[in-house]
Amino acid sequence: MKDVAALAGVSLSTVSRVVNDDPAVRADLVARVRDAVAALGYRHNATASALRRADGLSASIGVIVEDIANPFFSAVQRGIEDVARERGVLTFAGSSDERPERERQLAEAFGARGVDGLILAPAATDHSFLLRDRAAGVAIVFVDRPGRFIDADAVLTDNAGGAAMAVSHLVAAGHTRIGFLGDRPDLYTAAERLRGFEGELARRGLGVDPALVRHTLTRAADAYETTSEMLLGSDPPSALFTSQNLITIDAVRAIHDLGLQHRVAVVGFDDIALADVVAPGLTVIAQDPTGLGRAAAELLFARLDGFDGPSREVILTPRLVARGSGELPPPVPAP
Amino acid sequence: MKDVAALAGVSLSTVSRVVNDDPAVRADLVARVRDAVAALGYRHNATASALRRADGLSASIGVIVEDIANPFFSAVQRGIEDVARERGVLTFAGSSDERPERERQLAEAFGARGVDGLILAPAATDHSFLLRDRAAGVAIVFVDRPGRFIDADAVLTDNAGGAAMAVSHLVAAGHTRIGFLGDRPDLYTAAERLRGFEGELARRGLGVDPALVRHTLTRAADAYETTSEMLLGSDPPSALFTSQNLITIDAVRAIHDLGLQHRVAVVGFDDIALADVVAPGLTVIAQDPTGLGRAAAELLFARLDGFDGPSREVILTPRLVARGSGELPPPVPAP
DNA sequence: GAACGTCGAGAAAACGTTTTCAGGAGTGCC
DNA sequence: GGCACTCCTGAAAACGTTTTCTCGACGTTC
Repeated sequence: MKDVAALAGVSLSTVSRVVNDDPAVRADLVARVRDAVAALGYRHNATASALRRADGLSASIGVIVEDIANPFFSAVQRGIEDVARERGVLTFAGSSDERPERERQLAEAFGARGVDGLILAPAATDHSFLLRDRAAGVAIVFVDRPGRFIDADAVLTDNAGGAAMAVSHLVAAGHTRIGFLGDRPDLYTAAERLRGFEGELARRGLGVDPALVRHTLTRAADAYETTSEMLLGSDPPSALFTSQNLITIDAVRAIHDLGLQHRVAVVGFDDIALADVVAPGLTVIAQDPTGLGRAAAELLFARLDGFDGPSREVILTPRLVARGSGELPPPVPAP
Repeated sequence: MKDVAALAGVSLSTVSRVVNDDPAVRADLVARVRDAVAALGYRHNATASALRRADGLSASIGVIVEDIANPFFSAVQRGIEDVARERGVLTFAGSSDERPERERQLAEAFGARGVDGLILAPAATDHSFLLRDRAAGVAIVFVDRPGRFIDADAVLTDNAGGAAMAVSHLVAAGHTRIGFLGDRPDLYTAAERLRGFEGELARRGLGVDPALVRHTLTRAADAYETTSEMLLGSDPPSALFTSQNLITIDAVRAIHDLGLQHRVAVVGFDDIALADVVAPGLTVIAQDPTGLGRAAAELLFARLDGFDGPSREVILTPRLVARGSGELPPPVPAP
């Protein structure tokens, strides 16, 4: 920048003003500076700039999800990126693998990099440690799950409602014994989906058979076996509600391997590639992950733009996509 | 930091040394500083630190892929993140949407943020503009596709080899008329896969019927129609090689909608969720996207660690996963 | 024609660190 | 006891910007 100033024959201040499009600089000087910039191949140093500038904004935000490789979260990330891009804001991405200490480390590292905001799909833990970041001016928004012990903006899917839809749909097809295949029960989304599942069964006057409610501890690794086990057990369910994308994939795989795909009804939470090509087509409760990301980013930028009201919560309603597997009738009872 | 120094009764220098784990500071002072840090809730400012420090490293890298929401690229990103994490390095993520100007903008923005390295799955364009970044000390590695007009480290899958495997597999099952459904032909991977496809057909003494080679311009949007069209045309192929994950998904959907899934053989490039559940199971040439990401990150960090040799290229061999769709025989010719 | 604005540009301080340099307090050796 | 070391600490410069403040030049108004 010094070199640019020298070459253009102006002061550092003027170069800075030109670089920041300050209108209060004479046109001929602007041109001279621009030429010098081009001639020297000067690049603006955003970190030095952020260090000094009045608002201290770095034009970057951090995103922490469970696993960026999970298509659900990568779609969320994409939604965030799209909104951020419009504002020239860059996004850091990190995977917490559902480990609180890792999540905290990431938040810390992002904070040290001076991010303006943080969007996180929080692991199951106390998030009050984020209060310090917020005090430092970092905007915080939760996505997919609310934070705990901290009051902040959040964008969620109506998980319980979605699960209720699934149950309601299966009951309408005649099922009364519906199995639940859930994620780690300490996860907010998993708990909510279970709540919706049980609530809707109760509302319909159907009890919940504890033997038909299973949780996988390591997700895909367990889902296959748990499914097989449940279906091969005595008094198996006639329908299954699988409450997460990776679980659904493995459950469906197990069902097919057992040759039961036309006899056991399935509704999964989250949409999946090829869901309409399997036979029967997979009925799902589809979320809008990109929409979740977009909405979260919008809440975040509203804060950065100065909105200072109470925490806001955006709830997105999932929709049921009927493709066949959820419409299978229960077997006719033996006379 | 000033406050910490004051509270601990030491100088700024000492605080800095403690924060950076400089061993040359007396134990009792370390303790005093640590206490002060805790008491004041001091957070290290990484940007100011990067600005001043001798090596100028920001402990962050940028990743630019076509679309982070594509499971293939999100797996690449995850591989990169895993390696970067071990070194305390954070990753920026950006989607270029295959638009050169957008890719360039992202690279520019990352550069301005002072990233130490850049990993990109390059769009089809001249990448010599990255030379400036490299001159500024930014390590550059290409992944999935090589850069053009710039000599740099790259990690690639053997695309032509994979395509040849697919052809060879289909020919072994008896097919002679094999259709090719390709991505935008200006994409490196698409071109390589076509080259492998044509090369292997030639090697086997089979000609390439131009009518059976199609390229989708906007990928998924076109793939469905192009597939239907080809299969319903006169003299249709008995087998299909679909050369990318999103294309495969839509092609398979079209085949199923036409009820031809047991009559037209298919081999797709890239593995897909549920590929083993569709009937027949989808035979694919599977890449290792996470491995691509890991390898790219390793090349990058080797550079940052001072490796200064000539450009290196890592080629990963894909593997064929036979699941049924690629093993269907051609129809018996009418007598 | 003097007083007063307004406009635009430069000098210099500041942002929060790291690093160089210098020096003071110990220690060991002759 | 003096000298040369080593070890640790602090003062101050530096990193590349932005921003405040000051000031000169130029119009405008009575």
